[in-house]
Amino acid sequence: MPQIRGALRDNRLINALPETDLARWHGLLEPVDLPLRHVLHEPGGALEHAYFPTTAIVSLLYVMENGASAEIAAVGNEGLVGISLFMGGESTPSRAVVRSAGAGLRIPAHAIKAEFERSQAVMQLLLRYTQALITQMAQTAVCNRHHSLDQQLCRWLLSSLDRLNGSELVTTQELIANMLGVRREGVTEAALKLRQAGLIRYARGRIHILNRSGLERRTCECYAVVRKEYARLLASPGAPRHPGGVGEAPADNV
Amino acid sequence: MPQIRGALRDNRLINALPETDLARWHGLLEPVDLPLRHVLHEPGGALEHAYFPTTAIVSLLYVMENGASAEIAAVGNEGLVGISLFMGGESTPSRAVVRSAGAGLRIPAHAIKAEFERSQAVMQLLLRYTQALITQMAQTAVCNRHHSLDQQLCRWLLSSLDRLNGSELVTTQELIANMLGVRREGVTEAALKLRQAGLIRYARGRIHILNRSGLERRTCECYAVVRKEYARLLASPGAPRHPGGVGEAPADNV
DNA sequence: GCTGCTCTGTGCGGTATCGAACAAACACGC
DNA sequence: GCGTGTTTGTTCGATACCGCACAGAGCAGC
Repeated sequence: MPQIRGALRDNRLINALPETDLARWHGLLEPVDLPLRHVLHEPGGALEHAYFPTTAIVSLLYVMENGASAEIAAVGNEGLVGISLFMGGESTPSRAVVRSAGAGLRIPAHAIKAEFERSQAVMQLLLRYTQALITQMAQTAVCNRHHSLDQQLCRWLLSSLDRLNGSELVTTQELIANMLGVRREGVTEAALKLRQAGLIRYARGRIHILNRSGLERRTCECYAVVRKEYARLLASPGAPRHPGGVGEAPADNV
Repeated sequence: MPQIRGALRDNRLINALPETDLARWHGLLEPVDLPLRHVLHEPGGALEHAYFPTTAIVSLLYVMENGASAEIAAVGNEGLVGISLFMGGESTPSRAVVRSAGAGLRIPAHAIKAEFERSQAVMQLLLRYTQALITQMAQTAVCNRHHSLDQQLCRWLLSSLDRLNGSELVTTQELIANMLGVRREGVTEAALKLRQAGLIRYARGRIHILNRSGLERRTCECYAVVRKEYARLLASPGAPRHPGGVGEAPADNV
């Protein structure tokens, strides 16, 4: 299965596995399509698989009793969805939704648990990733408290861009508003400012980033803090099998 | 050392250890005094110990470039400070400060790492606790986004009360404001409302909770969600050595 | 080419929180 | 008993975001 072989390398966590473990995972992983808005798990629901996005981006979000919601972290090809499987809780109060359509790989719940217990390398890798995820969540919490919607939109766009190949995002302002936990109109206003500044252009569910460093200048420190911590925690020891470190900044797309 | 023996049981995580592990930990743990405002670790700083609060409460908070701060989670006798030691990152971007004076136990960084790797039971316990902590952080993030200062103050008071013996908190409104990430004046106004409603009384750094269930009625859902998840994840399997489950609600203090 | 739907833009009053300045009450040391 | 610093209370204008209502613009199907 050469196409799965290729896909395996497209998730950086899997790509960072030692060859011996990787060989075993071959038989366990299964490619999956992850269409926009697809729900991987509901709050409290038992997970049947852990998901490793390759080209998709998944949003971990909390939905409140009154329907209000907020994204607490995003997972792209640098991570996995389903840490509660090896952390021991089996479920979490969060919801996992695909926020950018694409592909991924999945592994049965029992398999990832077994692999976690079996291999020190797997365990260390997954725990380090979990710590990176924790940083992301914590930074989101302070960002929600202290930074403006304008800054947060920039952060959100950048965090998407980092996990994608091109410079086009396929999402509506409505969905972005759900994830930032604000009104749709607020996102419209913030997006207008960015368009006027020549940093992005967009229409009906398609956003093109025109000037990445312009966004970086406008966003809050949160973006850089999380990025740096991901780079620190997930830097591959030894030569990377795939070009490009985990925390490396893509080139500007002007 | 009978007094340490007693103190060991006062941290519920340690209390939940199997006897065989507990026996080994005896020689590793050392009692420490944790005065108000004492800093256990700074952002990015390497930890030399992990701390298990017994009567103290520790706040994990993020401080931003401009000095603004926000608590992302609290740790009392149900947990430990220093998860990055066994998660593999060695440090975190957060700061740990004592928010309620008291005592605790500490164990050298290398020792907790060794114990984590040596005993399955220790590992599972610590990972489950980490997942509970993750829930707390995520809930804080959404709470920061969606709920009023009034509600958040109630949540903060309740989360303190759960980790204390009596019904008195020793903290200033200024410190509470730092942790909630709001202005001190905002805390004053919210506290006045609670006092007028007869739920608390206070003066110069001492707050007495008079009506616990009144606070529970005023706070947001976040408090209950976190509490429930702690109970679910940290429920001791088998009979508890110490009376009182981890997630159990203390009686009302009216 | 019309209809219907989705997505984006705009206007308006309401409100929670901010930032700053200042006053009052209390605790402590001398 | 007197100053000094800490803690809490009050006021006021500014502002970021909310909730709601509605208008226009693009796309899809028939």
